[in-house]
Amino acid sequence: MPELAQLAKSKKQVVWEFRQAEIITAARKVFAEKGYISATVDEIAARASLAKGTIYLYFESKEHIYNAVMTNDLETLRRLTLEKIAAADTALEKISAYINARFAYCEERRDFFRIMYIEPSGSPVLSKAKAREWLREPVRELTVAIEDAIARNQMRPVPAEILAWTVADLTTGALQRRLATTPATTAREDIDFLLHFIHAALRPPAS
Amino acid sequence: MPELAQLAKSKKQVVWEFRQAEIITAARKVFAEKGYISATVDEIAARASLAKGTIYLYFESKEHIYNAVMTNDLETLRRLTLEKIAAADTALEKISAYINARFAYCEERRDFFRIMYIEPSGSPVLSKAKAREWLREPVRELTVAIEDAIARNQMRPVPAEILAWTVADLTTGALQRRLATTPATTAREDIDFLLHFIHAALRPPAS
DNA sequence: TGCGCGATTGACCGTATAGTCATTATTTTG
DNA sequence: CAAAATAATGACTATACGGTCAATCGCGCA
Repeated sequence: MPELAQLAKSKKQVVWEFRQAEIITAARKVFAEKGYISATVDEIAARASLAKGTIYLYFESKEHIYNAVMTNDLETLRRLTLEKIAAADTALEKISAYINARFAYCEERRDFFRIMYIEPSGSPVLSKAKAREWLREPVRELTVAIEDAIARNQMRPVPAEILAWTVADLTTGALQRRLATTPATTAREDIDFLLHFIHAALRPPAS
Repeated sequence: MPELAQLAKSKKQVVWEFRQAEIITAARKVFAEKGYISATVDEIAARASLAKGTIYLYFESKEHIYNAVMTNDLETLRRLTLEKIAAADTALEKISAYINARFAYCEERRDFFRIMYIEPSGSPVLSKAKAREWLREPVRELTVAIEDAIARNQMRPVPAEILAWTVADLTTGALQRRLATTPATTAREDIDFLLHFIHAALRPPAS
């Protein structure tokens, strides 16, 4: 009965992936609180209500756990950002889409953003560099849209790539501030301020 | 002979402070490369061409060394920034002063900026939070200047404090990018872009 | 119920590193 | 120049943590 064998195997697979997800969820919290190096596998195990040995049945090493956590969220964030950018029409709308996508995912995944913004880039795990890598594609999309808008005279001429990175900086800065302190403003207010600021900077000169 | 005693004592003091400075310089490099936790006292000692035991004659603990390194540079950076801001007249000039001061000190103290932008904020040392603390005063100065400019109708009305923090974010973002990658642009170009961008965003509407 | 086997456990090992201190080197002093 | 005082050293200790594995558990099945 290949079907049954298949079924049995897939059930086992499901259980296995569920355990992995449990561990990833626990690890994300611990990494967010302590950073990669200070986080201990013992604490991750305790959070997941498992013995340390069990952790090593599902992941080869602490570094593999960390990579699983980060890859998971970085990929989702990248995908969501690109989707929202693609769905927008004009360059300004794409910029808005970028900012909104990042704020939305930050709201949903506070722990992940804590790791991104707080984690040392020193050995053995290069999180800052990795995060920048995953930013490249969305920023590239913004750059292209900006170049296009300038070519069509819809925006005053600016260095497109620097502007795109600047949009990313503004977003990162606002989110970091919201994570590091108790924000005095709502996310909506922060987003609106950024968008007004960017719009004002890019509107054609009074001439 | 109290003078001679005084002199002798002060000479000893000088030697002592010189040793401390040597250790701080070595430690800054190691912390910048490895981050607080991965940096070892042995490596700091080796860089300073001292035995580990000697380090502990001048500092109580690894954390005390770290605090000395950070306090040193954070205070200098704060002072330089405040001086340049105070020397400028208008709000826009003060913003320019802020950005130029940060870029200049980053140029001069690459290692320190590496620590600031790369260090985990996790226990036991809260560098991100501490760095934000030292930013508060310069940002406060910018906020006041901006509020003033708005009151005098020299600038279109914007939320002053958010704008001030945004200027800080733009600066931090640009510097982080310069530290993390091999910059394709000169510091001058980056500064000019930021200033043009900010000026454009703040000029009165075409109306 | 009792058996077999995979899943789980946590005591244990090796290693790395912050911090100590008896010993050694250097400088000061009489 | 010798003795005393001071500075520097690095082997050593205690501890913490990543990773292992023999012992144990408990689920599914007959």
